[in-house]
Amino acid sequence: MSSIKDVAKLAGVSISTVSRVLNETAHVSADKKERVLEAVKQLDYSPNPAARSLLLRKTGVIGVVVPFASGEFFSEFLKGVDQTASDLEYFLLISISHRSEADLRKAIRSLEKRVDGLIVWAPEMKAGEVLGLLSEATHVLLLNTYAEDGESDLVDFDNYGGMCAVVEHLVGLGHRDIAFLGGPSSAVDAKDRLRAYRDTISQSEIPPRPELEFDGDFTVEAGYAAAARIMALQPRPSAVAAANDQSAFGIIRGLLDAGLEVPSDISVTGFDDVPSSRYMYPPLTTARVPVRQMGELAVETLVDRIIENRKEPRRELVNVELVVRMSTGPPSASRS
Amino acid sequence: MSSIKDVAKLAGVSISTVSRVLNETAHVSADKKERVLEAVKQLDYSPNPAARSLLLRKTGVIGVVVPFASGEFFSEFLKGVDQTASDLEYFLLISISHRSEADLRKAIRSLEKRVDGLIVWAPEMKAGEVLGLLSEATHVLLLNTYAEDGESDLVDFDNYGGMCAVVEHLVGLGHRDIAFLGGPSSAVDAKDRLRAYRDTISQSEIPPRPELEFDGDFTVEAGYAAAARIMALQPRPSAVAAANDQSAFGIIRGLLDAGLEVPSDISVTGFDDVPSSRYMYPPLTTARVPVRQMGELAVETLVDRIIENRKEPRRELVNVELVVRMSTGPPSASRS
DNA sequence: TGCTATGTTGAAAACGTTTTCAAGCGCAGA
DNA sequence: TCTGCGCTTGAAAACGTTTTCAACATAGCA
Repeated sequence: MSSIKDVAKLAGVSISTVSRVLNETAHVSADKKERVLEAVKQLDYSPNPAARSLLLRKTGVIGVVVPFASGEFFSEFLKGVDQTASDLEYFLLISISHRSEADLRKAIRSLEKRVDGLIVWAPEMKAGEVLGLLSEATHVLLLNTYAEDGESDLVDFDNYGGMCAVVEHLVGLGHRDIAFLGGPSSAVDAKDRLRAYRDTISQSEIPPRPELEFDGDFTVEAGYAAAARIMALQPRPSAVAAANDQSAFGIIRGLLDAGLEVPSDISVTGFDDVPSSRYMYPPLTTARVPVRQMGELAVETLVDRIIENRKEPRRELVNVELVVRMSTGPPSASRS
Repeated sequence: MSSIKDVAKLAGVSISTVSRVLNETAHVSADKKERVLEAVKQLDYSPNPAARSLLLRKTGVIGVVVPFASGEFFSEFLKGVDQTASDLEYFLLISISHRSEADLRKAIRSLEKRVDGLIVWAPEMKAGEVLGLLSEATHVLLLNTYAEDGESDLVDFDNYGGMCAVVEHLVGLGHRDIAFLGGPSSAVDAKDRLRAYRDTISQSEIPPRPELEFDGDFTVEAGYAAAARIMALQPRPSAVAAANDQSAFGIIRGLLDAGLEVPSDISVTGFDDVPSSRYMYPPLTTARVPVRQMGELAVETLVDRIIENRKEPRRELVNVELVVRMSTGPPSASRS
């Protein structure tokens, strides 16, 4: 590995001059400049990032902490993040799987020293908790987190509104017995979606049936398991709203395996609109979360904060849009 | 941000002593040790990684370069990588999306200086090309790459064998007109799968029909588009083998939309066995690539090379296993 | 000619660590 | 009492950069 000294020696100049040429930080005479460039090429030299960040107090790296979320959803987000980060010349230090909350905290803390800024998606933690782990000076952007207003930079999407739209769609089709499969009750997004379900039901003047609410964890398996219990209900619901697409896939699979048809026997909805939702059988009615765009927005906002050294927190709210496909329809005539 | 000097001052010792306490690199007297530990806690001190890597010439980071692969497949891989890396106390510097080959090369090169080792999954590049970009001294592990024997550490899976098993399964069911939807022709894995298809067909003494081969790019969209062209063939194939699950999903969707049934009208197979394949309608017959395990294996092998400073290249080959589900069946009676 | 302004250059400091080296100290053995 | 050894400790060097500072040369101007 060649260092700036080697370049300087080969070019017959001081290391200051080499640095000046490479960073274009001051004018150097034409011949020396050329000699330096030639030496750089010959030695295939590039500056040592560690030395650089030690001195400049910046690393050119953004840390990303994401939950152990479902495959497609999470990878779409990362694509958005990666795309934008590489456009803005940042590297990505990523931490994905956290077996425990302690593990997650440790990951956040140990990332801090290595990055210029941190994107944290931790739906089970409050903003204050995350910020409490970190130095005042660290630039942080929180995603989809329970936060007081103005606590931190935020990118959020409208879990509540999205789920309201979904349930209203079902109600509008004539459904009255609508089951709900939730996500992990500790996560904000899951909580908001559940709240939206309950509010919409009660606003529609449908008598609440608490036994229609099921606990899940955003996985296909949970959906599959829930399907059996949903079919056993009396009277059987004519629709199920799942807290995300993954668990909706599981529900549909369970229903089909039991010989029921979707949507003619039971309508099913998801949440997220992951890419494969429109290729499912039947194509899934769901709420579209522009997760890739959120990744882009997150990086842009964070980098703006880093570069401008902005102090005032910024909050970005992205819309969630109902997408009606084939997995929902009116309740079957036989039931009404 | 507090430095080791602050700790030393607060504890009333030299920085050498602080370092010794923290790294347990030499014995220090009980009282000083305690004072140091107390000061560390009080200042919430942790060493600056940049300074450390500058001196020690190691970063504690592993670089990962992955192609713009389909959502689930790629995220499963990353989960395996992340899990193992965090167990082994490494961070992950990840580079995902590369718009061009030049972009990819740049990513590989710029990652090099920042990591202790590099995991590169670049199915469109030969091993030699990747290695040519990097210094001799860089530790590299290549995935699923076209490589001469002994060129580098390698984790590979059996594309050829897997696809042979899939096509043999179709032949065994009685299919004779089997279409094939390929991946990007520049990728090794796609090439191997195509070769397997051709070899198996010819070994089965089925007259080759080149018009049954379609170009794809591993996306659902390509699958959907191919479905239309496949249905237009005369005589219509009774089965389609897709180069991966994603494009199989697209094909199935296209067939269903056109009113055909799978598998009674046409059998469809995939490759990869991504998690949602078993929840598809119908559940997909495919070849299981243990991609998560590959991620684990890649990190383990690379870290072994880093720590042991191993020179001899190691090659790990993981098996690909046929998984028969509901998307395949015998050709319909009406056709035979 | 002498002075100043301008432009180009190198020496040296600094960033925060780890580690080598030498020194100080106490204690055991002679 | 003296020698030598082992243990603990701090000073200083080193890692590879960027940047400040001062020095020098050259040219312009009076």
